[in-house]
Amino acid sequence: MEWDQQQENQLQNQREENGVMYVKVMTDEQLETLRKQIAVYASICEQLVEMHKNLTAHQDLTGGRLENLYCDPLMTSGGHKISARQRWTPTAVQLQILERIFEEGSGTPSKQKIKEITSELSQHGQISETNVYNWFQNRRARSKRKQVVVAASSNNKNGAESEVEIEVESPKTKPENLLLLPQAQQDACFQNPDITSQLHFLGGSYHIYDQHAWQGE
Amino acid sequence: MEWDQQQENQLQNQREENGVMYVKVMTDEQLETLRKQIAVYASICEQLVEMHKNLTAHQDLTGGRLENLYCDPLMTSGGHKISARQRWTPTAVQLQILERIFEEGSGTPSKQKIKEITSELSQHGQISETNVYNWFQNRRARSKRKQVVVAASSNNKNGAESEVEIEVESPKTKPENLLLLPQAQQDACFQNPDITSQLHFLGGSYHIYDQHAWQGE
DNA sequence: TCGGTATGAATGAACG
DNA sequence: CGTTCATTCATACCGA
Repeated sequence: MEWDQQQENQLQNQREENGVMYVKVMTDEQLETLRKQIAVYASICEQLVEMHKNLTAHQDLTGGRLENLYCDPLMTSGGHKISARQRWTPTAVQLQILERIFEEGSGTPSKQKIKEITSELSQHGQISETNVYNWFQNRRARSKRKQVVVAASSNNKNGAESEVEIEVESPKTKPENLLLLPQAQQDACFQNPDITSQLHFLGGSYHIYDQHAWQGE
Repeated sequence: MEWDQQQENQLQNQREENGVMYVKVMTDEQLETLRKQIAVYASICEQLVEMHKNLTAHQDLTGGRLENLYCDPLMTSGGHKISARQRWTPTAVQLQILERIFEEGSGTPSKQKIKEITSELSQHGQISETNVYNWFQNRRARSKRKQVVVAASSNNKNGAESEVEIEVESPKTKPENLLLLPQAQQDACFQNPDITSQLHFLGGSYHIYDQHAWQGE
């Protein structure tokens, strides 16, 4: 990593006075804190990678039951009618696209827009305009009352001592499922610079996350 | 980030000599460097999370669903363990109350009511409005769908704490492993960009049920 | 420990 | 649009 390039213009914080050079400084402890934070991030990355691996592997191995795309009408043994699913299930790619469109743009896509979107999505799987329409309707309705209760908000009760106990445990802790947090929470993770909050989920004392999209009132 | 709070007790690294205070320090540039490192990590994490999301989504389409956490350190009285789990589990008392309300107030849970109920139930264990909402949703849906496929065999077991009136619910879902198709295709889907062709043969035949009353334009 | 069942949660579709 | 229904996924829990 190379940010050294920018170091130069950081020296503006120095100040000389009476022959003594003053600099805004950081003590070792603070430094240590930072290091820990970095360590935490490193840890997070590590675990995320691990997670990623597992997921990938999982898909390959037990990718088992995925019947997503409308399966073939051909029924094999049994003679039962397995038939296609009734409900459309967006594929990963489609979801990504939809999500993106949803975020960037305007709230309600026009009919025309829907056609375009549908058209694009159809490149990634079976889909109909109705599906798209419904998706947006639902997405909107549900996101409206969706709120994530991010826990682990800072709790600087004891003044100076911000116990940053990073117990960066090695993945020995039975990582099979840990930190598979809802993305909402994940997002929060990165919007919140306070790493201590992340320590929580790393340490296992994750907090609740709640709500989805119902309650209006 | 705020380490300012820690400044106070960090000064142990100070040292006075000849009337001049020396401190082991870190200049802003160094600090900045560290910050950048953290930022980089944050960025990496972010990307990893993104990746994870995608993967999760993939799994979604393949049948998987994501998971969320929900933990509760307390939650006793149901005779269950205290392990922090992912899914809310109503306690016996909560169930009684819910069941009672379901029978009488039946029909429409109304948001306001849910809040009240939640409030009441929260005195008997961890719970959220969403839980209540879901419970009613499920309760209604399931009591409705009474497909009696199984002759309810003698089901008269009286446990120790038989305070709960178990309804005559026996929707034997009979997990017929329907739609278990080779997922090899699935995998290929994501490794192979041009699945389209396959999709065609897969989904081209039947069109999902469509139609609706939305089209305006 | 493993397999099946009960049920909380997620979400596409539909209704008023 | 907001709310509700229906279906499905995932997991807690139970019995052998």
